[in-house]
Amino acid sequence: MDVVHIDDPRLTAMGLLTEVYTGLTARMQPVFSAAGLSEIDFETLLRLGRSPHQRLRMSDLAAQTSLSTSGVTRVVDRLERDNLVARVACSSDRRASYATLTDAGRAKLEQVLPLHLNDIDECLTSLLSEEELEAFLAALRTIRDVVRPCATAGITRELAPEFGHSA
Amino acid sequence: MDVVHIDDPRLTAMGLLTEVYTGLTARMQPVFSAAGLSEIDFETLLRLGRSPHQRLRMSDLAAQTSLSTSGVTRVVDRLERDNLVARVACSSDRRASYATLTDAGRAKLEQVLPLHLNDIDECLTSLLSEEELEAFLAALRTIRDVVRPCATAGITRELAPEFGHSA
DNA sequence: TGCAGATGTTTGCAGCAACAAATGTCTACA
DNA sequence: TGTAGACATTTGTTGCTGCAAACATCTGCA
Repeated sequence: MDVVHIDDPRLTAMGLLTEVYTGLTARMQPVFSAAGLSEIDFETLLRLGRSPHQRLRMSDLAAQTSLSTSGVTRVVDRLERDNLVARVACSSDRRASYATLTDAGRAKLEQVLPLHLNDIDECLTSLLSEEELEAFLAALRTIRDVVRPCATAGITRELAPEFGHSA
Repeated sequence: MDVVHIDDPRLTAMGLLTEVYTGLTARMQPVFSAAGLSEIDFETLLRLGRSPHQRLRMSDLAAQTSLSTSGVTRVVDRLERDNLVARVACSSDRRASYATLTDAGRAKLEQVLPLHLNDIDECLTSLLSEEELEAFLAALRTIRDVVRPCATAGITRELAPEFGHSA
C-alpha cells in the first residue's frame, strides 16, 4: 500500500476532468495555430465578435477571460500589431479604451470559427446522446454555479446567464 | 444579429466546460499556495507518491503530466531545492534518473492531500447525486477515450486504465 | 568490436502571464 | 471649486514553459 490512496474516487474524478479538459484543448490547438492564433487570441476575437458593436473595454475583456488586465493589454497589443483588433478611445471615459474587431479580425474569426465548432462537435457534443449531453451539461452547470457564482462581466446583466467560453 | 452565433450550443458546451475546469482549479489554488506549492508541484508530488517506490523517471513524469521533459527538469529542480524530491541515478540506465519523494515531500503530500480531497468533494463530487455523478464520470470517460487514447505512461500497463490527474 | 541512430536529460533562448507600481482620469464630497 | 480616493490602463520585473540544440548513454547491426 502506497502513501496515498491510489484509487480515491475523488482524485479519479478530478483527474478525469483534468484529462478531458486538457486533452480537448490540445486537440483543438491545431486549428488555432494553423490560423496563426493562440487559444487566448481566439477567445479574445470570439468575445469581441459576440459583443455589441464587436467591441469591449479592456477591463471587461479581462473579466471575461482568465487574464489579468495587464495580460489583456498585451494580448491586445499583439492582436493590434497583427491588425486583427484596434483600440478605440471611449468617448464617455477617457481612462478607458475599447478593443474592437477590425475587418481582418472579423474575417479571421469567420474563417476559424467553423473549424473550431467542428472540433467541438467531433470531440465533445457528438460523442454523447441527446439525453447524455443534456445531463452532462446540467452537471456542469451545477458545478459552475458553485465554483463561479458570478461569471458574467461586462455583459448587459439581462442576457446570457451562461456565456460560453468564460475562462 | 452579430457576426457569430452568440448562442451556438457547441460554443456554450465548450464554454461551460472551460468555465468549470478553470473555476475548479482556481478554487483549489489556495490550499496549494498555503503549502508553498504550485499546482504542478502538487501534481508531481502526488504522482510520485502513488508510484511504486515513490519514484518515477523524469521522462515518465513528463508523459504523465502535461509538461515537456524540460519542464519536468525544472519542476524537479525546484522541488529538489526545497528538499521535497531527490534525484536518484537509475542503475540500469545511466542516462536516466529517478525523481523520488523525500521524507519531507511525503510529509508535505500527506499534509496537503486531505485538504485537496476536501476541496474536490465540496466543489465537485458532493454536488451531484450518486447517479448523476456516475453519469457525469461516464460521459467524461467517453470523451477522454476520444481525445486521449493512450493516457497511461510509465505505469505498468496492467493497472490504471484511468490514473487520476493526468494533465 | 565499432559505429549510426535512438533515447534520456539538461541548457540556451524566447514568449507569455501575473503582480506591483506608475500614470492619467473620474467621482464624490466638503 | 478643490481634493482624496477609486478606477482603467500600461509598464517594469520576475518566474514558468516549450522548443531546439547539446550532451551523455544505450542499442542494434555489420
